[in-house]
Amino acid sequence: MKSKITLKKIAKEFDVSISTVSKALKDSHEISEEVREKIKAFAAYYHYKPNSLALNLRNQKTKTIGVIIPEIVHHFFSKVISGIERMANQNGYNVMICLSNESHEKEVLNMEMLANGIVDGILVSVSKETEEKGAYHHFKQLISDGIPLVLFDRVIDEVQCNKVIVDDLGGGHLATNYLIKHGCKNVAILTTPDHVSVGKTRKEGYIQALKEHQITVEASNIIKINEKEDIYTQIEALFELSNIPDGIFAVNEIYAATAMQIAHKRGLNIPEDISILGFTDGFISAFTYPTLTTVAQHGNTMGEKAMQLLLDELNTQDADYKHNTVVINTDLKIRESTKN
Amino acid sequence: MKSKITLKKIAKEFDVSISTVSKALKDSHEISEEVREKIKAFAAYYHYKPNSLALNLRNQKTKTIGVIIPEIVHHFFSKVISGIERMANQNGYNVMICLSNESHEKEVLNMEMLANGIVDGILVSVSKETEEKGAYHHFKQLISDGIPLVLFDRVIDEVQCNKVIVDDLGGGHLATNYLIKHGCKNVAILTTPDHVSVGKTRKEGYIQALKEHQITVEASNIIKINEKEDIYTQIEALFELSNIPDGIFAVNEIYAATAMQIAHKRGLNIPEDISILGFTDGFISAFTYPTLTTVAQHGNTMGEKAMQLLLDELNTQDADYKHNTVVINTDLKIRESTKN
DNA sequence: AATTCAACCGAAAACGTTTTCGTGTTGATA
DNA sequence: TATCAACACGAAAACGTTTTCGGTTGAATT
Repeated sequence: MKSKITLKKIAKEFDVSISTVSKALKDSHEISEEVREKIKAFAAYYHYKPNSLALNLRNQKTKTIGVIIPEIVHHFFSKVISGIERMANQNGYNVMICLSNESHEKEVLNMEMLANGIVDGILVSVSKETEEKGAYHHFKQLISDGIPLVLFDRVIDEVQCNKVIVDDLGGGHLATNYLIKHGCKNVAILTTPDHVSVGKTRKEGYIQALKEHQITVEASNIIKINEKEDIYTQIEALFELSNIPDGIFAVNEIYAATAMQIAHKRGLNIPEDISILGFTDGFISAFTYPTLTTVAQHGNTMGEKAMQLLLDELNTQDADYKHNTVVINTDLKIRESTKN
Repeated sequence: MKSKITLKKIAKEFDVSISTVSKALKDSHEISEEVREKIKAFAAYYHYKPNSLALNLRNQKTKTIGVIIPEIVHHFFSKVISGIERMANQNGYNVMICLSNESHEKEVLNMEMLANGIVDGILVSVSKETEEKGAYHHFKQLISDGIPLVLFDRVIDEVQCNKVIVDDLGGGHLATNYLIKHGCKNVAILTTPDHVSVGKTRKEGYIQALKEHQITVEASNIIKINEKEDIYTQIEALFELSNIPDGIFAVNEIYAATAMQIAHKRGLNIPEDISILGFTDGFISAFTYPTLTTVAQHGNTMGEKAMQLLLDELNTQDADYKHNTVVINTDLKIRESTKN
């Protein structure tokens, strides 16, 4: 373990000052050609690379951005990360990823850690626990410390910063409308509890579409899944109603795929007896039987847009920079699980 | 953007030295109770947190480890990351994730970036291009710089370091053996080109199992998928053989699920006419129809083990520390796509 | 009254880099 | 021979922290 080569060591080698070495490596005209060349040769031989920590400390910036997401074993978030990464790299930034595991405490801890000089800006998708508790103090603290923040996917109205969201309302509307237009008379929804913002908004799109068609909203057709308990049995309830739905809109892929399995078990044909439509950028949809019609979310685009907003804020000189909220469009990926 | 509070600013506030402030905040007995308390109160009020960069520079370590993976939109890698992250956090380390996107150049770039002081150690799963080219110089460079390296999943024999692999040989054997034992007379394999080490090894397990049962290995039953071209048609070739297989072992989930779709299209019943078995830690398997029997890979365990090895190496005082290769066991997750 | 000793605090080095400013030497010019 | 510019390099500050080693008080002990 020969420790890394530094300016100081090179300086000692040639019996010159550290400044001379630094300048020589930067091809400064202040240094004679002779000295310059021999220093450069020596440095190259030992693979000299300036220590990033020292540079960061001096420049007061790290060219690194931090990302906090609730979980990584999740296709949508993976896609977002992928988009963030690409855009960041294109602009000379590196990405540091932290997981909150849906825990408020870990979200706060990660943020404090990132905020202490390690990153120039932070991208966050809010954990469920934070949404539930309504505890936003750490975000406001971050902003008042002058560190640019962008929220994506799961955002918070009360926090003033750049945001990127998918058009959950439009997506919910789009999905429900499609089911109705293609013959479903009794459309149910599988959604999350209301404290999960995206689920809530998609449900509102669902309700909006029903109302537009003068269909009354049945409370029994709205199932809010509690993920702490068994998903399968909660969804099964839908199939035990006196009036079994002929269309199901699920706010994510898992709920949709599970509903499919239940339909299979009960001998229902998809889409003849029941149409199923999911919401996701997912992976499963293309491989279910039949393949699943979904609302596509474009996670990559979201990641790119979020990073773009962060870059804008990092690069602005403008004293009264105005924050934006970008809405990513959704569209329908029509497959086989719905009638046409 | 009021800039962050530092020791220097606190020192100026109370007209004491920086050392005094530093000591006071660490509750040193060298500082009088009076001074100590007022400094601590002031610091707390302004949310003072020591600057990580400065600490890292001084301590010559960052308590951060770097991870380079080929892609993140991939369930197995997500799981590995998740395991790495958990183990790292438990031990006070943070994780920095970089993507090589299967490109050799990006892998090298990422490594050089991480190696310049940002991280204390690095975990890598080798990109396909690096495997293909056989260009390992960057790994050897890293090791000779004294930065601990652990390779996982896709590893390289020529590089001397800690490694974690799944038991691909055993897994391939296990899968093939299971198919044969349960009545398959004609087992085919969907695998990768040989330069992808995991695919090659799984194929060797397949061949081993066939030989143990005195079954001759048919070249036409071995399909090496070229991912640059259409997967579907390449797999379809299997169904156009004069002697269509009654068992398929696919080295990943996608190939298996695609084979299933083709079987459906051609009116074959699964598993009655043809058994299909995948290899993965995946996500799709539980939602295909029928659900897919797979060799489970335990990505989480791999991540934890890899991080554990890195920690061992970071913490050892031992001058002649010995490197290890840990093999993660696979086991069969039996679902519905195979006869029993 | 001289000595010792604790209590309290500051100076400075160290981590590795960049950059501004200063300084000494050389050779040419007035 | 004094002056001056050009050339080649070094000193030092700055980024923010920790820690070692002194140094100054005042009180207690001899």
